[in-house]
Amino acid sequence: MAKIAPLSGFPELLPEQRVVEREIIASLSRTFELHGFANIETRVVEPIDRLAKGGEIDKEIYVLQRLAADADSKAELGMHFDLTVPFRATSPEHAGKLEFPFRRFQIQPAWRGERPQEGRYRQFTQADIDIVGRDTLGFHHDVEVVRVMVEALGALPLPPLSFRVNNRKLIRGFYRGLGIADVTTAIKVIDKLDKLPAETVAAQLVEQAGATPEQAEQCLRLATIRVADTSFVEKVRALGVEDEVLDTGPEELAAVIAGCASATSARVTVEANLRIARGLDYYTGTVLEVFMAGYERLKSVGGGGRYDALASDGKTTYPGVGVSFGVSRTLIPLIADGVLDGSRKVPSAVLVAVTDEADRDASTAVATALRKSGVACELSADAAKFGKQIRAAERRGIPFVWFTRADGSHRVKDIRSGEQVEADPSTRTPPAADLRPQVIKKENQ
RNA sequence: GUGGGUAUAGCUCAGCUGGUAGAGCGCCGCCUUGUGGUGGCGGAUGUCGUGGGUUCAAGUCCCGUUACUCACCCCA
Repeated sequence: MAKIAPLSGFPELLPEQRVVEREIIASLSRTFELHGFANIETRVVEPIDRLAKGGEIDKEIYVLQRLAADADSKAELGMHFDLTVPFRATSPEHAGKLEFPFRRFQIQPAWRGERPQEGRYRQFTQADIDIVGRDTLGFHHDVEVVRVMVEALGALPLPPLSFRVNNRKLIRGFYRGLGIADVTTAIKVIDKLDKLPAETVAAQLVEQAGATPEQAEQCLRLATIRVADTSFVEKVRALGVEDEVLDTGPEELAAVIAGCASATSARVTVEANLRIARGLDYYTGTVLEVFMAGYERLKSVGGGGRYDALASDGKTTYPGVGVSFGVSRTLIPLIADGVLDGSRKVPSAVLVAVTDEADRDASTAVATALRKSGVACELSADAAKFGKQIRAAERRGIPFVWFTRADGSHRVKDIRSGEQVEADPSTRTPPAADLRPQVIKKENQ
């Protein structure tokens, strides 16, 4: 794997790599906007007590403090570790000026002080969509938000992705109907099924969640259900467990699976996967994780779900549902592996050659004409031999070199094909595909 | 936070039991007379991460340190 981070956990992209990130962010933004999501950017810091919730993640919060702060003063500001928690926490703050249900997308970096690894960074960019309601939020938004992310990711040049969806009401109801003592712990234990062997998980269900061996066995049976359609409903019913919430859970999950079906493709699949639980405790209904083929080692590249009561100002609660996509987690490994790259290091589509330093103005005039028609271009840095100027263009990935001759005539050369033709700077424009840097995807890497 | 590994040219790395640094790629020049890519010939580049120790002699051995990296934990 190529090295991208000179400062561990704080990756920096080179210009052509940044092309990949920018184009992908632009594509995501377009899809989100097509669905009416407004963009916001929130402050990077929050008062620590709004971020810290007593969980594991608290230890990873970076704090922000003046260098000249008193030695005994306590830091008050922490940098956000994701985009959802601060968004939900601050929604009540702007509630008077927002229209509910409020739908927004947000693409920003977040910070976590953990040990960096492939796909895990101390600074990373996330793309989030959420819909937040006031007091109530219709369930159909669960379907909507998942579907929007399916469409958004389906439009990207990535390896195949799979959305694995579950519903907390389904598993909670099932566990409760079974009579398991500690349902919350049982969910957390089941979540480890991908890492630990089934027997170990069963043993932990008995030890930690107060389940009987028979109940643990039933939990595992539920967790192995995994289908790409709504047939899971029958499979759950066949296990013969009864509980009042166990009716709505499967219904909701079935609605999400059915609602996304027409947006799936070879590139993005959506399945009901009853072992998906998610470690975070604020999810109340829909939960999902996204995985990328060939990159299972990264764990999920996205995730989200429904949370009914994360934000509240005392009188009003703000239920929401959202999905986030790990832009850095996904792209940096793909770039490092050579699967994705930018088509060039510079925005310029044309390098205007300089014949003679005394004649640089002639080249400037050509560049000005090209820019008037929206063609990004730059002048050669010096009036070196044409061979060198062409080579300079080639190294930057600039597809065209423009030559101006003493008699005022012009020629433009496509340096990929070597083809060179007469051209007029005021009317000539490169093919659309060459106007902007593109994301190049290499297969079989 | 816990436990491993690595650190030599711009990049990827070699350097055996200590004897005053090397390859490939890249870069620069020439063949090529202002139009690159292939080919041939030639050339430049290193405080061998850093501080100390052992030794006549350290890239090589020992200790410290820093950085990077992998796994666990957790997650995007």
